[in-house]
Amino acid sequence: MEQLSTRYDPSKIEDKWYDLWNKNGYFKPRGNGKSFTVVIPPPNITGTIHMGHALNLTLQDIIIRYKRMRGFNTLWVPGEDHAGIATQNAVEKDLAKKGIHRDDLGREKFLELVWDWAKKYRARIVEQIKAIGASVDWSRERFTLDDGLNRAVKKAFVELYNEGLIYKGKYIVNWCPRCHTVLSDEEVEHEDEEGAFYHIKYPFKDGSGHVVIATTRPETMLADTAVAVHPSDERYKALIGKKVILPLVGRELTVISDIYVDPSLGTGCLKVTPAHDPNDFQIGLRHNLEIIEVIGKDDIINENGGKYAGMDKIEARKAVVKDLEEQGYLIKIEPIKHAVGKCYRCNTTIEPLLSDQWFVRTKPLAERAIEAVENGEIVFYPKRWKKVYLNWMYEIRDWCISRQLWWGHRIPVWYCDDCGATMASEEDLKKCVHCGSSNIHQDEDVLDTWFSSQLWPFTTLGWPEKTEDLKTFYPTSTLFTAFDIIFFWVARMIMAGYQFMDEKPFSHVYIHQLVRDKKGRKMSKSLGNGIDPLEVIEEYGADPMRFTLAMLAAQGRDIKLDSRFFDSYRKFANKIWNATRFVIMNLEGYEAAEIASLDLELEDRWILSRLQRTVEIVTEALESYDFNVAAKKIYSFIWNELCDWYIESVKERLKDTGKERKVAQNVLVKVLDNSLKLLHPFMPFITEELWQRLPTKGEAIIVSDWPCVNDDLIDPDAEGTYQQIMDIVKGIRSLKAEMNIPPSAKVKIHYVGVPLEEKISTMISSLSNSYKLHHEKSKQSGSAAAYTSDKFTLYVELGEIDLITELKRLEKKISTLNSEVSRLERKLSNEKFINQAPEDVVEETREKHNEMKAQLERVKNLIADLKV
RNA sequence: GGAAGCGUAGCUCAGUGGGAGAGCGCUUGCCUUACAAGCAAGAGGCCACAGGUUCGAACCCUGUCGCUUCCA
Repeated sequence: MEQLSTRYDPSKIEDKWYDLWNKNGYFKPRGNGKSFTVVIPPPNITGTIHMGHALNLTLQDIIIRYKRMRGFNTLWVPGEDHAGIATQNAVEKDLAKKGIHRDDLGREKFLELVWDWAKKYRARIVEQIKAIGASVDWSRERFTLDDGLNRAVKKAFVELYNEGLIYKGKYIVNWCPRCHTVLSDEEVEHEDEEGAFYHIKYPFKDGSGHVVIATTRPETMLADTAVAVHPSDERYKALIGKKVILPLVGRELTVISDIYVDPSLGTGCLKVTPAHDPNDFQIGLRHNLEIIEVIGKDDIINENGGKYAGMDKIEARKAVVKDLEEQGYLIKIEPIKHAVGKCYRCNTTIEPLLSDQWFVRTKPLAERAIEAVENGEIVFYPKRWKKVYLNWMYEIRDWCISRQLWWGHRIPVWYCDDCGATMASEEDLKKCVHCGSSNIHQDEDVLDTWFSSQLWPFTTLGWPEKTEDLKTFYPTSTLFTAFDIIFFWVARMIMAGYQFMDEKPFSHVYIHQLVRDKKGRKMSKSLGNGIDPLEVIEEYGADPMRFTLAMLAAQGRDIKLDSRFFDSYRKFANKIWNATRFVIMNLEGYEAAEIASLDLELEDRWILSRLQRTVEIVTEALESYDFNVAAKKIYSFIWNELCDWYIESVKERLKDTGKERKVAQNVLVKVLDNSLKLLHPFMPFITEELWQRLPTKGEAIIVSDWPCVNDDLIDPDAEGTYQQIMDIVKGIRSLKAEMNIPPSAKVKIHYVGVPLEEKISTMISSLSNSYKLHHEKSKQSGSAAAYTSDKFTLYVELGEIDLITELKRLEKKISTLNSEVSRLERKLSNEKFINQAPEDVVEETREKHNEMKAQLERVKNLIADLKV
């Protein structure tokens, strides 16, 4: 067998195993058991994989690998998202560098370029997903704009259209003047900005004075068609119905009353601009107001703006304010902070505009999606996200799905230029289905990317075809995603699942953490505070990165990531590497045997018992997505129990050649084998590498069986006795350290009391680096107590004792014991505690009190002995 | 304006109605034949603040302060 190097080097093993797993088809469904399915949240092709993806992929892979080892028929489908706006922006930006606009190329030529671009970036993302170790089934890889998805999108659109759940209409929408497309409400991000309330006089027509309105957007006054006050606002009640003259424009407006107006905001008197504010639009509908548009799609004032026509809206604001001031209409400018809508892709201020767009009627779709989450058919982890989801669902608004882009699924609707018919069709139309005219044209727009994403859980499995995959793997099991796309994606998948499949898309939704920088800020390109997973993999390895993320993935809290964390868990990887190295070095003459058939020593029974508890805790934690709990337990078992104690305990035995060595070898292999298996979902590469070097039978750890708890191996007696040995050894080490005896110096030890078993005595001397323990009738001179219990007291022979140090040491112990005893006494002297606390708690307290008191007496005696 | 989450060791965070925990960092001593990416021993905390419930609260409830986020 090849010798392992003393240091673990991830670069030598990762690619090798990934390729081998993939080549051997281990990522494909293979179990005979129940199916377990996850669909990847498809990464956006414009980006590279960032830490958020790394976390997302790691958590999915942990569960997938775990389920695979549990024997489930496991499938994880990979894919990428075409990201309409973002991708088109990116390609346009590239072209702009060469001075080219997409209109110069035309739709077809432009799309060719985007496809080339997409191909390149998809490949890059695939490499990144592989580098993280994600065990996805590449033979089922999908793209949200591939042909299958396109058929699915058309079918879905036409079905919704035919059911009256999709409609076209002229409404006020969110227009991004930079991306030149509308956005859904969810794609607008509200940011607080420094702004101002401009207080403006609107004079009454009858010359009897004026009202003062306050607005943050004075330029929109050019399109005002009313002034509104709250119906119960005493200040303005008398004004309702009066006419005012719009300054600068001269239009006559009526003062109306509407409950939307907030009397406490500004002057409590609102100018109404139905064409340029969503709330004003609603007021306009209620009062049947005229709609006048003055701002166009380029943010330029149009011909309705009179002398301001041709200015952009910023210039127009300046000009309007200047004119108002000159003409005496401007009263004051009051600085305020207010929320401004921004495009989530380019951060440009959104302009609310009237526009003819396609919408999905969401209320009917939301009904079952609400019910499913309310009745627990779909469960959110952590559960607080259920409320977030439901709150949004209860107040869901219609979804604007058309986008003025070229990159995306084109809306499958044709218009007849002769008879004016509108036709939605899954097949491309050549002729009007109504009048037969071939004078028809297809809608120029494409669909919101999320329209295709919402179909992901079933289109990835072949829908609309009735495939075997769909039958076997739908509904999927768990969706892993971040909270920021609950509305964009999760909610819509649930609605789409019920609409098109008549069944939920997944049973569990695990909402994972957001990865932030070490100061808690969001990682972003502009701040330059991102940590690139690929760089981390290069420097530390994928395994340590995955383990770090898992350790930090406590439910309900974001991750503040500091790159120095990775180093800790690289050390952990190195620890396992060396533990395995040690085992392999000691395997000469190894003969495999059933654990049950072996004559086990105390430490064997102890570690096997601890292993069972570890298996139990890790398994339970994974079942409830407590990744950090599972990771921590594996870490402490391997490091603090297996390495620090068990391996140290068997070193002596391994020096022999007899039966005891064989038993130790078998226990070592068994425990290490199980440990590697428990660790495999977290650190797939190193565990595969090491496991393959163990003399365990099996194809590969990735497809090996998950350890199960063996009750016969749980041994509380062994755990208790071994715990005592650990306490004794720690006592000796502690004494040595405080007496400034170097660990390397062998010390003499004797003890007084009940004789120890030979084996235990040997183990203690070995672990504490001391000579063989002597049993004595009484304490020998020149010694200090390292451990005392009701059975015996153990002394380290120091020759000359530093009385002061020793006294200080013992007195410190006495003081802690004292406070503990008095704390317990206080409790036990409280009648209410005795009477009202549960009996077992009282009994336990009594026992503890007696124990502590006895221990206190013993330590006091040690001081007396010392002084003699 | 509505809602949610979080305040525990220097840092990052677990945790639980009955003895304050981990990793990193820090101090001290060690290359003890798997590992110095290591071993051992330590120091360090009115568990944000104020009330309440309870025999008992860091944990449950209420309020306050601070930080973060989502929605309008």
